[in-house]
This record gives sequence, C-alpha cells and structure tokens, in this order.
Amino acid sequence: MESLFGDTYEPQDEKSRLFADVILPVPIPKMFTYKIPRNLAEEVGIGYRVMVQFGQKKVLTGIIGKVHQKPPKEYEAKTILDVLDTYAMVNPLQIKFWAWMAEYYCCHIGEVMNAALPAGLKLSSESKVQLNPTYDADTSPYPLDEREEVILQALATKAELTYEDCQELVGVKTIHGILKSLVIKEAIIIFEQVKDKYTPKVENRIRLCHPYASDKQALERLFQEIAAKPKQEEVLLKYLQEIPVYQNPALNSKGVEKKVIADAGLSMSSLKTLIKNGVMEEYKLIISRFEDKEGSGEEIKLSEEQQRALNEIKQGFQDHQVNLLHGITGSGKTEIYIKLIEEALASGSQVLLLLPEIALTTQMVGRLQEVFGSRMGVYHSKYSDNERVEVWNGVISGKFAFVVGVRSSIFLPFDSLGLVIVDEEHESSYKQYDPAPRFHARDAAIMLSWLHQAKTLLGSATPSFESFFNARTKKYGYIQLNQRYGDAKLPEYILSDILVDKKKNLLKLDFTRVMREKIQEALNKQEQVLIFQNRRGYAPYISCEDCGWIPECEHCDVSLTYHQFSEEMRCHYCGFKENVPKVCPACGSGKLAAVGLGTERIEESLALLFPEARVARMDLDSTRSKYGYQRLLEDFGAGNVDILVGTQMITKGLDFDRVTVVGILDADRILYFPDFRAGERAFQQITQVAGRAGRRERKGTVVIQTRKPDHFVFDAVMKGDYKNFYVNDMTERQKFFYPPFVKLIKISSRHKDYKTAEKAARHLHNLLSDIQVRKIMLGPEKGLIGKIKNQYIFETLVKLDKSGNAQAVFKHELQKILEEIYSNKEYRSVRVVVDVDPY
DNA sequence: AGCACGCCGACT
DNA sequence: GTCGGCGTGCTC
Repeated sequence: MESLFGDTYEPQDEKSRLFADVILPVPIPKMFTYKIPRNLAEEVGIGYRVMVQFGQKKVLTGIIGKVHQKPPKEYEAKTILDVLDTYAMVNPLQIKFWAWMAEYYCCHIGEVMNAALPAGLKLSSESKVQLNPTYDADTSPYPLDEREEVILQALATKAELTYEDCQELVGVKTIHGILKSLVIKEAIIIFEQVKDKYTPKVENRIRLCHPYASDKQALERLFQEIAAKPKQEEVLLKYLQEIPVYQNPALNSKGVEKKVIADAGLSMSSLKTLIKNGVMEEYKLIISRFEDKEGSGEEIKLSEEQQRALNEIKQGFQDHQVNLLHGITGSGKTEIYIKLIEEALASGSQVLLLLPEIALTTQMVGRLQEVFGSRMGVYHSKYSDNERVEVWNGVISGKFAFVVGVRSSIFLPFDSLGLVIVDEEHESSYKQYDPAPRFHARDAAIMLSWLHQAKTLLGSATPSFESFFNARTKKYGYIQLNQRYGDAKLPEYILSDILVDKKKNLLKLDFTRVMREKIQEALNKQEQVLIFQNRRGYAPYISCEDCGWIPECEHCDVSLTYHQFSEEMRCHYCGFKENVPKVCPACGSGKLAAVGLGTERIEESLALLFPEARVARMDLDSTRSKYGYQRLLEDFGAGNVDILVGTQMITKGLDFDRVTVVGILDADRILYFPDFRAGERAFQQITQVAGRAGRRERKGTVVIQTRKPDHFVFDAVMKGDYKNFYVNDMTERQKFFYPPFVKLIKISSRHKDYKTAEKAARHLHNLLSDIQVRKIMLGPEKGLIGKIKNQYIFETLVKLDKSGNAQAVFKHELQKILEEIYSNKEYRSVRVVVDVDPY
C-alpha cells in the first residue's frame, strides 16, 4: 500500500462536507470525528471499516458509527485515510446495541467493538520501513552514522522491514530515534501496512483447456497424440470419468479438484506436463469452509404436552416480549425450539439460538443440523478466525438465517431477528467476567431482541431466580413443560452421609458404601455411571503432614492445584506452574500428601475400586483439543466407557439412555459458596446433574455424598420442588437486599502495591457514597482472592434501588468519579474495574 | 492503549 | 557530558 500520510485535496464548501464519528479500539469512552473525503462520500456509511490516523503516528482501523454534517467546534478533524469495505460490515442496529452495552456495563464502545468483531475482521496495521526511492547516498548532504548504515544496507536487499527487524539488526531497544533521523535525512519512508487477517479457503482445481472440452474431434485427436504416453492418458481418462464432457461440454467449466488425480494414484508429473502443453489448466476456486447440506425437512412430531406448551408460547408472545419456558430435563424442549425456529424462518426473519459453550458440541446441535442443514450457522469458540468470518459474512449475505452460537454470537450482524432463544438460561457461563465488556449474554440478548422488535424465549429446567421472578411478576410470560418425554421416570435419590461411613470405616478412597454398591450394580447390568466433582486436577492442593505447609502461587493469593497427570502444581488463576517438591521446603519432611478431591484423583480411585470398569475423565484438561470433547462423548455414547468422571461439563447435553447411576461426590462444596446465589446454584447444579440419570424406560439413581444430609437444598431437589425453594430463597434476598430486589454493581480496585490498592479503594468508596441515590454499599473489602497476577484487589459492592433512575444517575456519576480518579496522580496507576450484575 | 514530550541516574 | 529510564498528557 502507498504511504497513507499527506492530506487529501479539500474543497471549501464546508456545509456539505460529511463527517464520520468513528469507533476506535482505544479505551476512551467516545467516538472520534473524522472528515470523509469527497471522493469517498458515496462509498461509505455506518458500519464500514475505515483507516484513520490517530495521534501522531498511529494508524488505526475503526468502524463508522455515525455520519453527519456537524464539523467539530474545538478542533480540526482529520481526514479518513481509506475505506476498507465495499459493504457495511456492521449494521446500524448493531451500533445501537454496542452503544447500549457500553452504557449499561460501564465500558467503552471500543471495548465492545473488540469483543464483537471476530479477530479476522479486526485489521491490524503494522509500521514498516522502506527505502526512499529518491535517496542517493552519494549526493545526500546528510552523513549517516553506523547504525543508520546497517538499516540502509539491509534495505538494499529487502524491500521492507518491520520495526522489530530493525531492532534486531541494530540491537537496541529504542529504534525510534534512529528511524526518525533516517526519515529526516530522507533516506527511508515509514508507512503503515494493513493486513486483512481473513483468508478465504481456496481449492486447486483442474479442467480441460479451451478447444478440447467442446470440440470432440479435437479431443479425439488429442488422444491419438498421447496414446504413446500412457500416464498422461490415464490422467485424461480419469478426468473424463469424473467430468463427462463428451455428453455435456458445459460441465468442464466446473472442473475437478486437483487432488482427485493424486488420490487416484495417478502421476502428478504427467498432469503437470498436460498443463504445460496447454491441454489442461489449473485454477483456484474460493470455497466455503462449511459443508453444504440440505436439511432433512422432516416433520417434527410433538407430544400432546409439547404441543400445548408450543401453543402457550405463541400465546405468550402476543403479550410478552420475553417468555420463560420452564421444562424439566428430558421434557423435549428441542422439538419445541425447532417448531418455533421453522415458523420464524418461514416468515422471513432471522433466528438466534444461544447455548452455553459446553452444550454446543453436543447432540442438540447435531439434531438441529439434521433438520436445518446448511441454512444454520454455528458459532463457537473452537472455530478458527476464518470460520468465524465466514459465519459473519454468511449472516450478512443471508446464507445463514439461523445461527446457533455461544455468548459472542449476539454480536453477529443480524438485521431482522424475529426470534431469540436462550437455552439453559440460568447458566453462569453466559456472563463474561474478563475482559470488558463484562456482559451477561442472556440479558444482552433480551436487549438485542428488543431492538429488533423480536420475541425472546428463555429455556431452562432450573430457571435463574431473576427470570422466574420476572415471570411471577408478569414481566415475562411463563410456560411450564412437565412431562418427561416418552414417559421416562424421575430418578431415585440416595443421600449418603460421609461422616457416618467414615465412623464405621466404610469409606474407601472417598467413596461411601452405598455409592460403591450402586456403581457396582450398574456395572453388573452393563449400564453406565457418571461421577460429578466440580474440581479439576488431582487434588485442590498438597500439604505437609508434619508442618502443614501448603504450596501457594507466587502471583496470586491461592494455593496451587496438584495435577498428578502432568506432575506439577498449577495456579488456576494465572496459569503459573511449578514442579512438585520432593520434600517440604518449610521443614524438610518427606511427608507431602494430596488433600481433597479432584477429577484426576477420582479417576484413579475408580480404577482401583472397579478394576474391570473402563473409566474416563471429562474436564477442561482432557478436552482442550478441538475434538477432544466430541471424541470423549462419542466413546461414551458408543459404550466404550463404563464410568465417566467429570466437572460441570458432564451436566450439559449428555443425553445417554444407558446412564442409570449418577454420583455426586462432594455435594457440600456446592452448598457452601460465599455469595447470595449459593442456594440457587446448589439447587440448579444438583438438579442438572441428577437429570442425567435414567432416561426412557430405565429408572435412574442419584447418589449424593454429603456431610449434611439434612440440608434443605436436598429436600427441595428430591421433591423437585423448585417453587418452594425459590420462595424461601426470595425472602432471604429481600431481607438482605440482593437481586432481584436491588441492582448490584461491583467496583474493584487493583494495584501491585497493597497499600495503594487499599487507599484507592477507600477513596473511591467515599466518593461513591456521596452520590445522592437510594443505595447500600458494602466494603471496600479485600477480594475473595486477595491477589491475582500480582495485583492486590479491593472491592466495593453497591446495591442500587431498582425503581426510579437510581441506576442511571449512579452510572453517570460513577463515570465522572472514574475520570477524577484517573486524573489523580496518586491513583492513576490503579486499575478500576466496574462489573454490573456481577454474579 | 500507544506514543510523545519532558525531567533525572549510570555510562562513554 | 549524553543515553535512555519511565512519569504524565493527549489522542478527532
């Protein structure tokens, strides 16, 4: 690309001049106004990617958020350097959505843009150096020093160099000064090169050259000519077999994949000769990364119960934008979704179905693909950048009217959504914690849907209490779906008291007697078992039996998790790794023991307890690879695994008939979590895990190991009494001011220095206290984890009155306070993080 | 976030 | 004496 500096010619009729407010990926909470050059005025609009100069030398790519005619008053706007698109990558509705998100979640619109655009669409510009063509060393009046010579010599052989190249060449840290001097001496030119990260997938194909395809005589003559070259003849015959141009010459233009020849075991060098002699030609075709498949178009049959629910949902859409479908596990929500999606698509609208990450690679997606074929786009985190760009473009082109995706798929360029479904609506993984925007995909999806004037359906077997609250207060429509599909039975629950077994010496490798018996029974009947423990690694930590020493992370305030498999200790917060010491570094004792239970350790125990069983483990560590998860699932589905132990992951979308026993090894860990949502989460998790037991005709058994068998959560779960549990929990929340009765905003201050972090948090807290709205404030307190990645953390929790404009006022004042903090020399290095709806 | 400008320590 | 460290101020 040519140098992008230098101004464009500008006519003086300022009135008709167009300006663009551009969203840039910088942490400054506003858009930046640029002039649109005359010659580009016709070619740009909202949503186009443009290149602009920002600051002294940086060239950035941004997205046009607004086009207008108001010249800025306080400064002279710079001019857009270039327009990168021939159509809008982002539509106006999306810009509105981004702006809402930035405001609601107290972040910058540039941060939203960053999260929204797939990496393949985020262009990066890199500064490069090239020789100034007018430069002549002999006539130049400026002498060069040694280091400058080095660079010029390098440029004699290489057309361009990056800054890094120059740095390496000269061997200094700050190359800036040297390059600047070279620019002044007119020896080099610095320019910005933008690289489009997206590369289309290309297929190499071959076909016959001009006369041969359509002229049979020419073709026959050709065969006579090469009769003596059997290898070339073979290639030609193979081609004609694939593409019968004799019957239909028009077929030739489509050609055939080059690798067909190689796959047939024919000579590639003969093909090369054919190409060289002008018999065949090679060409490239841009193809989609996604297979083209017809949907089955099958007629979905609904049970009576499902049909009733479907009718109620449609009725609900009449009066409510948002509807909650409360359907127990296995009640057949997928079929209802399919019906609704089909109808929405038939009416010409787009549909978005959100699923939590881990549910995406499972049966539901496969099922949907069967029905919808390649009309359906899939968008998830294991897709490559290129694949994501293709989904993005597919939504714009209309190829994908329906997308199933994770959290980030709410950012796809939909322009006419008619239906948004959020499945497993209660899932906490819909919340993005870090980095900003710290949004909740369910809540954002509702807003998105509202912007499109579309309908929203939230689905869950265990709705979040917020959503259920909204349903009970008639803000949302509410539809219940009770019957288990195909008459499956509810599981039987067994509470197994760990302490009792321990006393009687019945606890073996952390498994109670009942648990072992039930597993054995299932194994005897060739049935499958799931064991749930929401903790990966071998053990939460190791500890010295003599002095009690526990290894801790150097950078965070947590103990290191012991991973036996990789023989190391790892920090789950910052990724820090350390080898396991042979002896205790504190007292020299050799008695280091693993304490607590992780999935790895359970896997090992199971192998000892049930030596004949085939055991597998499913957690973040065993499913890292792109298809790791799928492989495990297929293995399990095919019956190659008898016992599967895993974390959260096994609670999602695992619908296997042969699972009859589900074990929860340490339910207490779920019960006692230090936040107001502990009860809700415990109910949800236990119910979801239990839901994996017993499908169809087999009755399942759920064994729960606990030290508190009389805890009220168990009672509620066993009775399936969601509503009563909800009501009880709500009284608590109302009494102690927690959502949904208030709005929570968590503000944390992070700094490498403990005192500074604390002082800044205090100061911030005081400023916030002065905001005149109805609110309650907690803190500032040391974070639950006091230090992460060498940053000390202090938190203030604000509970805002939900009625009136308390929220708006508070956020507005907060913005001002943050600006003040940021301009205060004492606190400017403190990182303040605002998290709206933090849990 | 970058990046420039500006003011103080360890080196030729 | 300078080179170059990073404090602080600004970016349409």
